[in-house]
Amino acid sequence: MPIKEAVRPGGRSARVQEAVHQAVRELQAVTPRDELTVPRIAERAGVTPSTIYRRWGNLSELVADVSLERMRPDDDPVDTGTLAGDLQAWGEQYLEEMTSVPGQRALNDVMASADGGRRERCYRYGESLMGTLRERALVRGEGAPSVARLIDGIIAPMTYRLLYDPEAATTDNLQRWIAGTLTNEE
Amino acid sequence: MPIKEAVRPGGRSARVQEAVHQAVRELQAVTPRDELTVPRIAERAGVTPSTIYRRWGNLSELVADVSLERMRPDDDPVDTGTLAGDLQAWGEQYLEEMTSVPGQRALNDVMASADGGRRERCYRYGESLMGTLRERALVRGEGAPSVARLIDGIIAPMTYRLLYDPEAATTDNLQRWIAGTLTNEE
DNA sequence: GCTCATAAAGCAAATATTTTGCGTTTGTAT
DNA sequence: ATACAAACGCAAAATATTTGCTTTATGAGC
Repeated sequence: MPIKEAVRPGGRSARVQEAVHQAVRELQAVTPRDELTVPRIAERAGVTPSTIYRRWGNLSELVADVSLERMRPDDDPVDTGTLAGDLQAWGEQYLEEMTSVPGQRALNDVMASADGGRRERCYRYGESLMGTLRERALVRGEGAPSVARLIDGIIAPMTYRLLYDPEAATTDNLQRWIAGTLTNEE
Repeated sequence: MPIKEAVRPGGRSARVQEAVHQAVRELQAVTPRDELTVPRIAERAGVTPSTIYRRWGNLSELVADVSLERMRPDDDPVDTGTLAGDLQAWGEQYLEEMTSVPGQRALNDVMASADGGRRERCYRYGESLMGTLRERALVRGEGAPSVARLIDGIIAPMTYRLLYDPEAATTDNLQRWIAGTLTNEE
């Protein structure tokens, strides 16, 4: 039971993976959720179902895999000149992406997967992003809270609202979270 | 397609629901996750599989249903005399429960369910709890942040860590979250 | 209390899915 | 070049899910 990633990159494996991912994306775009099934994906990808089962285990893991890619930050965060600005700029685009219908679905797909490694990777994205922005601030001579504080003060409420109360995942609130986190001593 | 709850309480429906829930709990305790299947649950509950499918739709929804019950706060929060104390006391027991193996599983089961209503209910639990503790504090003459601030400052990081970085879901951190939230101006 | 209407459950046949064993292809390393 | 192992394809077997129809239990109105 493999369920791993990017084995033998460049070869047939990679081609199959791409074809399958592609098929999932295409089907997601045009079919209601409960018609997204492994056999259908396999057919569209020109692959046999057993390949998918052996490689991903089940539908949840597969769509989680696809959705995780969608969530990977592609370009690095803009530099606005201040830490508060950088956080706001990044946060706004992230919120926009994640409150959209496909964004919410991606979030849910990842949460639905059994493999905890996927969530840990989301965590690492956020952690390293906060690290980057913090470094920038320090270089500029600004003070900056620890990465842990940034995560707890900004990423956590953002994520929490996205998952449990999307109505409140707004840029206004983002501003409050940032302000509250940065004005706190140390 | 019903998938609703507590129809005709007290009747046969209720008995079946209880039998099925019970069967899920029992099987969860003794079988690896991938052997928890609808037909097996049905057999144990003395019910036919189609009943489960018609009522819950699929396995995920059923186990989410069972897990949500497990997460319902049963007794109301102890009164320690201060808001900080109340928050710490409640938080500690909640963290303990949710970092346990069955607690983590319950959390994941709920996150895995498609029905958003379930998550909203979790949110409401937290919201009403914070409301209660805040009222208490105000009655005592203590100042207290708004419910939204309490949620963003305490519940959000707690939940975020439980989901994404359980190592950091500790009582030490809880204390920091509480302190940070309460010392912040208004 | 009795009857009726209805919602939910049982049953079993029809479908759909997932799993598995085995042979073949394909990429990698020697 | 050849050998090796990982991944895939195929098809049969095993499971799980859906569906149409029947039966049973419950609550409402009489």
